[in-house]
Amino acid sequence: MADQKRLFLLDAYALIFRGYYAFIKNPRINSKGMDTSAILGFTNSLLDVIKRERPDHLAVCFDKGGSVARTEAFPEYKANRQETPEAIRIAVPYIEKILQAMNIPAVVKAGYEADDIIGTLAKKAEKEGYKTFMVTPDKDFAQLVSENIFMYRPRFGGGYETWGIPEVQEKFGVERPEQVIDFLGMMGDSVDNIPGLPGVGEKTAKKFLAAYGSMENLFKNTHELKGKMKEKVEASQELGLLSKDLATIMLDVPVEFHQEDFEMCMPDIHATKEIFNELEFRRLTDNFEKTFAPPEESTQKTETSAPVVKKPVAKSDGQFDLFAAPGTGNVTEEESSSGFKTITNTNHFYQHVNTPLSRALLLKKLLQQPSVCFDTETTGLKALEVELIGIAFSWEAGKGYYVSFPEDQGETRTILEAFRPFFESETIEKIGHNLKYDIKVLSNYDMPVKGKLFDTMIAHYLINPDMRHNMDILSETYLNYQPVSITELIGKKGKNQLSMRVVPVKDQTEYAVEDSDITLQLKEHFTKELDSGNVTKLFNDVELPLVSVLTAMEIEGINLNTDFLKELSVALSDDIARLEKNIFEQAGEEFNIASPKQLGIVLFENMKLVEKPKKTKTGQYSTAEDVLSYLAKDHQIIADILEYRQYKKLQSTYVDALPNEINPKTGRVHTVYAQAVAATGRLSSNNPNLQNIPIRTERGRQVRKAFIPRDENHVLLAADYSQIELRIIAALSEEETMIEAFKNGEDIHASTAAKVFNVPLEEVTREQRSNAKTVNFGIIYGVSAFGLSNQTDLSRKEAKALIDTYYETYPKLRAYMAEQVDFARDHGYVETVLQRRRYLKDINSRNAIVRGAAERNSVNAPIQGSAADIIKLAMINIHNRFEKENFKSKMLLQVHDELVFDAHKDELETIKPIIKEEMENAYKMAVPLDVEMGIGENWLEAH
DNA sequence: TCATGGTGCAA
DNA sequence: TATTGCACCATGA
Repeated sequence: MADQKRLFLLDAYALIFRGYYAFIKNPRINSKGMDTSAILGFTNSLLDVIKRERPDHLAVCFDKGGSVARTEAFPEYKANRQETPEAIRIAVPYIEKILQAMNIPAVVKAGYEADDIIGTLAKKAEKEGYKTFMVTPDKDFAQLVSENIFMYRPRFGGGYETWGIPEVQEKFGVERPEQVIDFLGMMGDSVDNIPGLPGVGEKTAKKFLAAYGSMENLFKNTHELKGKMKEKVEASQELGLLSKDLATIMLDVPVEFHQEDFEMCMPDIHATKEIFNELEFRRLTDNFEKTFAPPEESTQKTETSAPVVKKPVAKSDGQFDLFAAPGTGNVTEEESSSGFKTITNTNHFYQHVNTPLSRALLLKKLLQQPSVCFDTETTGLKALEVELIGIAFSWEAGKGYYVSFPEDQGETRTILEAFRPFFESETIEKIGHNLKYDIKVLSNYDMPVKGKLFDTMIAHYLINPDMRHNMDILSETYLNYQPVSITELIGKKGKNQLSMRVVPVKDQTEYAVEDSDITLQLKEHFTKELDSGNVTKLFNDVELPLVSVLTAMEIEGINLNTDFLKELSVALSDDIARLEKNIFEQAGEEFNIASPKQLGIVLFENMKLVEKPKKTKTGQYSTAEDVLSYLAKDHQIIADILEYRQYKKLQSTYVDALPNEINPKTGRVHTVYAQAVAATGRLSSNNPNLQNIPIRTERGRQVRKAFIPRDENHVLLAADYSQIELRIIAALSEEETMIEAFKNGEDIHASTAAKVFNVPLEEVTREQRSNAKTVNFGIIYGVSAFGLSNQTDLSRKEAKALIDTYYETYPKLRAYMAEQVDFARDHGYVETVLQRRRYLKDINSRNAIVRGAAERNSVNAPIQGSAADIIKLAMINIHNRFEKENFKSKMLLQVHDELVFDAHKDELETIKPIIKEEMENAYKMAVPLDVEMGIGENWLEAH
């Protein structure tokens, strides 16, 4: 069994306490007067375990907020535990930091004790064929010991002892480890304030167990006892059983054992040592290095002798050495003897460039490259408002240059101008991370970026859309290298945040070129991964061309009628004030209506409007719209609150907020599209979000009147796909009935209603159509009977019947959905019409809730994602045609199935057919796509 | 100051 | 116990 995988689970608090008390006679105090005993004690144990055992899987488990279940059962549980010593309280955050730096997972679950977490994980790991070692001094864990679960118990005076079944049998005098629970229940535990049986200590408990085997059996046979003991035991049966319950480690904590999460990996040596340094742990640091540093590193004695080395910039101010870079500068990937993959950045060469001569030399080199990575440094985050501070360039791993710019914007333009041949080169590929940002910054200086692009953020988004795509994280994942964080340079955001301008140019160089260098190296990884994910074509033909389209749309912005919004705001304020007065009168008190907490108390405690109010997951009263709207017809105050809320929402989120988003330079609103956020392939919009402007209510819809054409020569044109998602599901499922309905141009919801309610099309009632519409949408999302009945007036039973009839009407649709789920199970992912993938790691989860969500995703993602694919294709084609024809009209917004244009009046009749044609023919399917267009003096009219 | 929960807007 | 998002407000560490 030598190759059986081993999991080590550390009981954090138990080890921390133990460490602390080990030093109690001469506590460790560092030069700042801080008691570091607990931290040192714990960290020693941790390193010890790693060094001795070299576990392949390891985690540290913490308590959080005590055990809800036990405290509920017995309020006195752990009540007489003395207050946590100061040294231990301050230790925990440090220990968390250390674990983070060492890449060791910390497991916590509010309301559960570490015992329960460890127990649950150990049992789960056992099922996966692991041997688990519970690292803890706490003997209570003995109850969990089995053939594959052991206690790994630190011995006083050093060393460890492993408790398996024989050891437990011997120590507790039991046959089976589970009997340890009876043992503990009988003798109690003063530390945890578990009462136990009065008068029963270790000896008696052992005796009882030997004789009766369990507490229950003891109680059945009390007639065999005698004297005082008989009386006592008989009188305290309830107490005994409660004690047994308290001593039982729970095995149903909602934690998952995903092997990969618990895998030991290389610590961030640099970060770990920094923390140890701060705490002044010298011996520990040595110990740590011996444990982790690969042998060749520890003998080489570089500056920090760690696998991740950050050296100062080589010759960053000697601009005349520009191309005399030492040939040693390189980044190598190697398998160290410890088996950890590390990147050793031995001697990178990053150079600052700030003279005309060096810039000329750099440009000459740039123009010789087939492909170059660049990254801009700026004064802020809003690409269209910031100034350029520097640009880093790199084309060879471990090497790069940083061109800095002065504050004078005229000079900046002049310097930048020299690089025009590079940026405008059609043949040099431009690599970057979130290139849209850099291209927008350069556009502030009228510097276009041409040629093929390679965006590592988008590449990774296609490789795995569910993950995060920060460069820092990607670097750590793919290069095992932790880059200098921007926070290290300029601090956390807030009023104390520095501008990049005041960072020494040497540090700017280091930071900026490193980012560019990393991005360049990521490209190599991603080129391969795009291929293995079969998304290279999607990347090259859709996502990368889209970067330029979105850039243009964002730069364009949209015009806003602020005067109109001001009036709207005043009108809303009036109504809000009136409603607020009414609400306070009806409630008989004043309170903050916007506070769900206060509102809940007023409605459900003070006014007692409902018998059993619905609660949220945190135990507050729910005051959500779908809850309150049931009550609105019986209680005027509820109706008023809902109206109040609606107006407040409109005012704060739209009417008052939008004018603040106007760019002072252009006078227009420039949203930012996120191309790598939505897991399905959709875009998202922010700062401001222009994809959720109200339309459903009359009052909300008014906000759309504020979006107006550029000037009197333009109108707004809105073009939207009609029912694109239903058309896609019809086409993909090859459901003839539905396809025919679309081909015949029928109203799909009415058509569905006619079929499921079995009435002629012309006799479909409003209600029937509405219910059919809800089901049509629900199908796309994977609705349940419960969900449908919540959304409609139908009962659960009626909802179920409706869904059943729906599937009978469209049998192939149901088959298609099942196919998607099967595909996901087999392949671990689903894909869209353009082979965009979404991985569904939970599709085979044992947890039915988690699995259900993954199953719904396997149906929904291809539909939502295919719709996203199609409109992206249309956008690219429209943009290209507009460019080619040099139209004054511009595409401004995308709202998932809708495109909005500033249409020049003279071009209107030319562009209308172009837009319609490109949208409807973007992707051919068995179902025709239909686009509706409208024109108006504002966005509302354009619909 | 920041993270989180509750709420609500869109497709 | 319906998919994907973003933003506002209140709240408490």
